[in-house]
Amino acid sequence: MSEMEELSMPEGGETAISNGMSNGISNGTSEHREHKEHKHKHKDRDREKDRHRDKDRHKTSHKDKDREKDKDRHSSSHKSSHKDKDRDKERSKDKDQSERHKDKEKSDKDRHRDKDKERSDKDKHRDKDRERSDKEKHRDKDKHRDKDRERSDKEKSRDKDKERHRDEKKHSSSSSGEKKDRDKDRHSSSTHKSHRDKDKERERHREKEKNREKEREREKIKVETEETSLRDFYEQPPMEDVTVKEEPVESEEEDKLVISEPMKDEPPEEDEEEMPLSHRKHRNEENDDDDDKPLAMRKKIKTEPKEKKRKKIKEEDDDDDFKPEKKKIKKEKKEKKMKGARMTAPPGGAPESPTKKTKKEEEPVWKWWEENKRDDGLKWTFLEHKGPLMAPAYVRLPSNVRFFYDGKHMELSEETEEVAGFYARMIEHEYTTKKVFNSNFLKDWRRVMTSKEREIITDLSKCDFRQLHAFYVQQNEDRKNRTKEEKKALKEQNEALIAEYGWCNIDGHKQRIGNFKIEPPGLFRGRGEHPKQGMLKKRIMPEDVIINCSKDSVIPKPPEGHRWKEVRADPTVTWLACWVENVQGQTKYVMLNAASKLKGEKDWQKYETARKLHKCVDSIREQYRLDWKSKEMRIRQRAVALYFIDKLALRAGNEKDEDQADTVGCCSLRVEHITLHEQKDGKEYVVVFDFLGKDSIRYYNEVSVEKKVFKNLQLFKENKEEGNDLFDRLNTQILNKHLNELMDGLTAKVFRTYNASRTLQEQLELLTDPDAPVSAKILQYNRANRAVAVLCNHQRAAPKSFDKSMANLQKKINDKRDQVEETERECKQLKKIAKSGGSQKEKINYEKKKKALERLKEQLEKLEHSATDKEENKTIALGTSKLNYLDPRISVAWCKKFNVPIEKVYNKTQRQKFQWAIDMATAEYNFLGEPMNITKNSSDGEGEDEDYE
DNA sequence: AGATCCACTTAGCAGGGTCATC
DNA sequence: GATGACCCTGCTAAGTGGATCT
Repeated sequence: MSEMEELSMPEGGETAISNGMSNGISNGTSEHREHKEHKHKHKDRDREKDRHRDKDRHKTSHKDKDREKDKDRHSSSHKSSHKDKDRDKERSKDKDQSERHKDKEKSDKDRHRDKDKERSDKDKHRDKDRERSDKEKHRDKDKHRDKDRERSDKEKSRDKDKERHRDEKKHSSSSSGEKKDRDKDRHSSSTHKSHRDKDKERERHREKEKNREKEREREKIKVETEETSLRDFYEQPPMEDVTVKEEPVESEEEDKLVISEPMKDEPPEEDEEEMPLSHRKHRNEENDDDDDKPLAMRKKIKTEPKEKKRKKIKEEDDDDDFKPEKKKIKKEKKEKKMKGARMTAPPGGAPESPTKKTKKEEEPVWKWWEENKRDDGLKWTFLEHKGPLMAPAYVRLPSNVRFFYDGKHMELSEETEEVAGFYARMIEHEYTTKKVFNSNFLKDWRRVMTSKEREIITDLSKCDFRQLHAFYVQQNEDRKNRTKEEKKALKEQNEALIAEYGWCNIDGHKQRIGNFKIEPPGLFRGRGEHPKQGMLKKRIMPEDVIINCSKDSVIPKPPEGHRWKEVRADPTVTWLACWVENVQGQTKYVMLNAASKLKGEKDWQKYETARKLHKCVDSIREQYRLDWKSKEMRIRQRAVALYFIDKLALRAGNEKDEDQADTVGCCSLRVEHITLHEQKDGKEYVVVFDFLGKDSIRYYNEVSVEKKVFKNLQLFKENKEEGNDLFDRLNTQILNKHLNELMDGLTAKVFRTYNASRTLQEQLELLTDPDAPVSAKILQYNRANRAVAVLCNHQRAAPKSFDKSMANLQKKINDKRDQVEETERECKQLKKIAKSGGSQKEKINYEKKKKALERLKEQLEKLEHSATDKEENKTIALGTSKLNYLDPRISVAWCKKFNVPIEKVYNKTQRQKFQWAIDMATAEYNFLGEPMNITKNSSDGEGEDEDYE
């Protein structure tokens, strides 16, 4: 058997997981030769990032406790999933409900989204620090350790400063205490970053602003139409200017560190690699020169932070509607042959505009999956739509709704009032109590004010938004209380809008657009401790919007008196319109919805790629295991990271800019995100992961790993301190490049898809009882789904009314139990009577009671089940995996095989999205079977089957 | 080669709609 | 029919990863 097989043994000795991977791999055999000695490696890429980060991180703390709790939270579930077993098991076991609740709360906070960060804009840096005081505590130990390590003077001092700042911060912020603030704290410390950093940030910021300004100028010239003032708020110079200091240049000279730590226990097996540099002679090979040195220690300066800001889309002018696509529009073959369209399609000729057709009238299903996929890289030949629907214009408040400043009524100009309204609506949210949120808001709000207003309004705490708030609350109430007729009218209006703007004609087929509405203005609310929370998202005008459609289509008309920023015909992309959002400078797109061919085909392709991975996953695993022993640090880092991605389904972990929340993925893990325990809770070589991932969702997991991995991790952490990258010689480009060499089309995220789908299939095989009733099968399905959600760490906040509804359910259970007991007693008595020569009638009574008792018991069982299910699902979100990671053909096949109606598994929207799978998968479909080549013919080999819909 | 841009996928949440229960 | 729990959908933020620029 291959090593892999051994691999698949769950850590901790639990039963093997079927998929050999997922979570628990344990020791492997091969570990023997580990590299024993280590030494320090100080290399590091010095990313500025680190620097920033360092600052923030912090402190020590009670992490453990938190973790424990979190653990619980994570775990909850899964009894069923064997895969995740380790993880799950541990978790689930402990948790008693109350624990869970606690955790939950905590975690909720942790996740937090609420976080306001308390730092000024400028400090975009990651707030990392802030964080969870609890955790940090634990970390102290590590920290100290790290600190002790030697580093170059410079670095040291720099770091120290940071630390100091951090600590200060922490103290200050933590004092406030509340758990809730935990997150905040985390982030908040950034304020204390070193001046240097701040300066840099400022500088950067300033430049960005400048660039933006320029662009805006340019744009302005182009666009003549008048815009609302909101629109130009951006053009105004920032009110509060930040002074910018010169950025000190750090020296790059090598800080050489001579580290001579004692070698670690294990006898050197692999040569010098692990030997302290100072002991080594020298090597010439590639990385060798300080292969083991954290890169950060080698160079330390990274170029100035990138001025990321995306420059806006090319500017040009244009007046004519179409601009030449910059991208090579490869042959725009206009063969608008309304191809394929087996069923639908407007009959030949020029496609008609979507609006002409009415909404949902039974569109025949376009079975695009039965057609050949085009391979020219173009996404369409003909594309026609009505353009996006702009946000409704602002309507002024009635005169009796007044704003007060410092106790005095103040008339606000339209724009000022509008923005005040954004804030007023949120006034009850916790985040309006956050410093960062408020300061960002005030700054942006002042930018839209008239100079007079700006003179007066300088302090948010003197602003009284209560009347505005009450007005919006009332408006909501009114909306809820609308009569049936009003509701109906509104619904119709809405449908009319969808009919007009919600569809497009693509190559002769009418397809739904996913998001045809332009995002309305409002206050930006990032997730986690986002440095930009509270900033004003400006109103998007037609002059900001680029339209993409075919030249020969009916070009969408901009609203009266306006014009589009540009109209282009780029068939290499799928978007119909786009604009650049002002807060983060990102491009937003209008695209087709999930049930469209364009999205569906891509989705299908994604699963085929994952299936292709199955064919070579064993050899890839074998390879990365060998690579754990490589002489080159970069190879070992790559191998360990890949192992995590494979085993734990971690995300790739691209680098992030400083002005985003501080979250990480695999490649961007930092030393403080993992702690190593040779022994923990009876398990060996335990790695504890604790970090904020996408959307600032906490990832906490204790995993027993193979010894070689463990030893490698010790080396990777050596001579680094908080803030340094764990994998300092790795990033997602390097990793993906490597993966692509192993298999065409392979990237880090394919592993997530692969392991998720495989887990589902295996869990279904394991959990499905063919003889159980449909309701029980659904539960089994949900459990399999849940195993995946746990694997992927898909969490959600507990429903607001969770406790209440749980309590209700519990009461029902108790009542039922009482009933059962009561009935049992009665039953016993009747039995006695019946047995001791009771009459016929008494015998019948007994039989009846007996039946009633059985029924009650069943009901009780069902209730208990649903309570369990509910509890397990408290903080687990099943939808994300179902929609994005699970090959729908697995579910479809399962439904077909066990006669479960597909509606029980997929709701209407989901059925539309997965129509291709529902149509093509048979009961025999096997995710781990032979992948299909979808550019050829879709249903090759998979056979068809009864249709569900 | 690294930075940045660009397109597109993945993500959780809010709030309204719908369904179940009384 | 009222009420409340839950589901669904829309919204939009936040990831990934290839392409392009410098």
